[in-house]
Amino acid sequence: MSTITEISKTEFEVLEALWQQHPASANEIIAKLNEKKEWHEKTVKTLLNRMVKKRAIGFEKQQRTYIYTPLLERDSYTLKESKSLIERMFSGKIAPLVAGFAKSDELSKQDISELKQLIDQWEQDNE
Amino acid sequence: MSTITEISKTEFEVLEALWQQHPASANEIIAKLNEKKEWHEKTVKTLLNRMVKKRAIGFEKQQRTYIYTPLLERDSYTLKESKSLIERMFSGKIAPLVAGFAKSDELSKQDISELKQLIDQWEQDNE
DNA sequence: AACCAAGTATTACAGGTGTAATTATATAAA
DNA sequence: TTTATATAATTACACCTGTAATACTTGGTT
Repeated sequence: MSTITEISKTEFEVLEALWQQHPASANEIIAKLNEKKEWHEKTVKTLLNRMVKKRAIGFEKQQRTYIYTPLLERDSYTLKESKSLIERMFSGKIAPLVAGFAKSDELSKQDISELKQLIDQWEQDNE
Repeated sequence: MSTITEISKTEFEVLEALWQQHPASANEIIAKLNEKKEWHEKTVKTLLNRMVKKRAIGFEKQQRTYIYTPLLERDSYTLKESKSLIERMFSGKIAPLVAGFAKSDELSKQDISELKQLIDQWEQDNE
């Protein structure tokens, strides 16, 4: 069961809503999505269906309606995608990505302080 | 001329070869690509063609052959893609991405020292 | 001048994607 | 029980992708 789950960008948005609140019915997911932007009901249903087929989400029948749950962990999925991008565009090294942000002034004082904290933590954990 | 250049993953690989050495003929690009892995000549030609149409690369006719040049800057393209991913999966904040790496032990001593250096530099530049 | 080979351009073709509309199904209402 | 309705399943459809094969052009060779 190698589950090489490829999720498209729009599918990810739908899955995101589900991660934020689950289990959830299609209508609940649609409601959640519509807080942000307009989503056509049919479109969301299609995407849910496709993700079920891809085994990215599962469902449990409750009478006539399906109650969905993510089968994919958000953290591992985002990590996988991040690693993939960093591999493809920065030879697997994370610093060049951050350097790009720095170079084009995309880093805020806040970002820097968060990064510093992460580093401190890392050093503590790895003495 | 808004040039909303969308490049696919394989197209990016070809463009990468061109960034590394340009201007270059199709054959030179193919040769370069083949250093890494097997590429079918026809496939590469197709991708070059598609990128010309997308205006990601340009060419100059030299007799029968085309000499290609990137029309896209590597840095701005990778920055755009990085920002897009970080926007989509981490609400635009870079630290959570790095945190994900840290959490799953994807950071090396080297990565950390590079990041520290970037931060120092940033602080120097932004007093 | 006719032909060949090296290049480029066009066509192919099965998935995937974004975006829905249509159809089938089953439950609740009449 | 027939019907209306809410759900889910199937179908649509144009464009993108990965991966080539085939066709067309033209400069170089005989």
